[in-house]
Amino acid sequence: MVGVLLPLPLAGAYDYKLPAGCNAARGALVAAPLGNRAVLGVVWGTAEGTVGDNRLKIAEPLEGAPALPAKLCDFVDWVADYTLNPPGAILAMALRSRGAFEPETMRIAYVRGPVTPPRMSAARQRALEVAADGLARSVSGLAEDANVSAAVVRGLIGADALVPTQLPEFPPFQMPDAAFAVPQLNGDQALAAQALRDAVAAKRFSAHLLDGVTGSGKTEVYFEAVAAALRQNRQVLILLPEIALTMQFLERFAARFGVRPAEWHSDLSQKERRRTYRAVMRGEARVIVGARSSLFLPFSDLGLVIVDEEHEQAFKQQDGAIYHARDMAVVRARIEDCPVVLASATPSLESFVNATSGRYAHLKLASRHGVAEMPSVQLIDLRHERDPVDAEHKAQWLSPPLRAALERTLGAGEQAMLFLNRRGYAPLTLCEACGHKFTCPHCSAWLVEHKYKRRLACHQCGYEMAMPTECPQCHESGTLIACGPGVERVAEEFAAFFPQVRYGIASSDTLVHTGPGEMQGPLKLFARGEIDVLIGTQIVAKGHHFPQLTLVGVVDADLGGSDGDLRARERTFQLLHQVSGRAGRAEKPGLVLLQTRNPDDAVMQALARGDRDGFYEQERQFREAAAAPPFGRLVALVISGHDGEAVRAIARQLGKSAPPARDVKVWGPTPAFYALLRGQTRERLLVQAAKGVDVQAYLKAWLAAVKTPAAVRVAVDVDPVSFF
DNA sequence: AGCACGCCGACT
DNA sequence: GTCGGCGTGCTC
Repeated sequence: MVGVLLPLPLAGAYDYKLPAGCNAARGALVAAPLGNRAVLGVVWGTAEGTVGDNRLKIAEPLEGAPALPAKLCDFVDWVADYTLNPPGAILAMALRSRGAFEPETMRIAYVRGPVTPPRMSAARQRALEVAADGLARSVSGLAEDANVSAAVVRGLIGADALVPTQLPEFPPFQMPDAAFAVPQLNGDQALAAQALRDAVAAKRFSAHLLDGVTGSGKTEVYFEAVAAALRQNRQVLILLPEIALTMQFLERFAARFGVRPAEWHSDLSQKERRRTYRAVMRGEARVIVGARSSLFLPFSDLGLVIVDEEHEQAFKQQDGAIYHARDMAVVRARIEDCPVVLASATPSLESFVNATSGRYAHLKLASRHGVAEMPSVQLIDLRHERDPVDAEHKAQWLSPPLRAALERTLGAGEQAMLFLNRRGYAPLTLCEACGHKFTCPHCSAWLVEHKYKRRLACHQCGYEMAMPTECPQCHESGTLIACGPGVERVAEEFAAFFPQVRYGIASSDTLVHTGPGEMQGPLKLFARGEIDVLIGTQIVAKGHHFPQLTLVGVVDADLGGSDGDLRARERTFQLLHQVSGRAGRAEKPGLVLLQTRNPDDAVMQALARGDRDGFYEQERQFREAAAAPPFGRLVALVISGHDGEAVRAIARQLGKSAPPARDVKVWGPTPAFYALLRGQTRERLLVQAAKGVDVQAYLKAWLAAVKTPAAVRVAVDVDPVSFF
């Protein structure tokens, strides 16, 4: 009898019998009968014994399938406990490749056999000459290589001049070469690289914050740690926040190590998934570059974990199991007993505190690589710089100083970028006559006008409608007005002021997704210098290097908002710092202009002074005083369902039944920011606890006492990063 | 996650 | 009178 964990959201492992005389250790894969079907399961431990022996079914060990690494099993348990998810739900993330455990199908291929047929022709001669190299080829492959017909090859097979052999289903992954193109590092880089090489050599857990301004060469530095792990013949996991950046990254990796690394993300086909999963399990794939989900791959000998752009919110998985991939990467490294490197120019406050308090090693790269200087950042106080309304241009979003700077930059033959983190034309449309606001029927959100598409769209759920010509409430026509700017509207105003200038709009609407991270349309044109101005959302903030770009204008620096959300200030700082970093990355100095109505705000001041560490220090003190993370703990409960009354009732009941405990406060319930999302009513509760409190135990006791109907979902978000 | 069971609307 | 909609609940 054993406990078998099934990749399903069940409370725990199920007990099964094993075939007579059979033993299976933790991690062994089995086919477990469940209801009237058989599911893949993993032997997890000893049986619980709570189900009568007569009801136990027999789980059949999978013939010839490798076991799941024990450390991966431990990791699954850890994540399940921490996030309060059923372990089977986490196991499902570790078994994301259907068929990876099925016997490998082989390909039939042919090699030169013992016989040389008596009847030779020129075609046969050519085919056998090609086959003489000993490589195994498919019929069509050999026919093509020898420029003969498939019939010739078949004839040779019939004559035993070619004999069949078996090839693995997939070609092997190529080995990255640590010595392929070793870079020249500057002083800071060399020191940091040596620290990381030492950490890899130690083969023990250690955590490092690789903290360097944009353009300081963080990637080159951690590539040296990758090289060290490769020399040890161990595996490396590199986590990236989103697949949109992987394409460029793969090229960069290939330039350093000679071949592309293996990738893992949601865009992989079933086949590629199976190939990569197996290669990771066998240790054949040495370096994996992937999104969040690659944390759960079955590494056989993981020697290094890297989290690039570790501050990115995209690392927080928000649906299904809610977890933070950066934090779980540190846990995985601890369980694997190997180093983890968190890299960022604008670290999360959590990592900053860990680094400055000495929990993590703090590796700083102070200067930009080569001759590039940090850009100069200046604030434009919109309270004083607003135009007397310019009748001709209706200037609303681009202030005179920003326009003047654009003129100078473009006049000098350089490029400029205008940044506004808002897609579409206008975030709100309302009726001038009756005040009707267009909102989404499924969400408590405004519909955003998209002028090119002539549609109103909900950015939460994807609902769209044709742009109406009259107000649906008062039926007046010509009374609808667009409120506020999106990138399309900024572009419209820009074009009115600079009719001769070539520009492009870059946002997720205008970049059609054709694969992981191809540079697309406007970005490509801008990089080639075929347009001079790029007007974009945060999509332009990351990763791209535009040497001719010397001016960045931030249209609304206040958009992040500094109210309510614990992390709003940090996020605003990170985003604006990152956007600013686009300017002046080559030999020409950059200028960044931030349009703001709060020039005295600490975020704006820190950006203008270039005082990053001062900002972090202030933010640290603020969080410490408020006992906010990382000095205290937060857990959010999100109660959701289609029946609003039922949702509110359960939320109230949860609020009332929260057990009183020392150092734990429970706030709410309150409607979530989007109280209605995709037709689901959402209520939130927030648990605030002191650092030493076992919040998981507290929540388990609390939630076990409240029965929730199936139609109401209670999602637990341990360490929430967003307060929507 | 499947798959069955179980109660209310449009059809041969 | 049935076929079938998907809401609810169970699977060692």
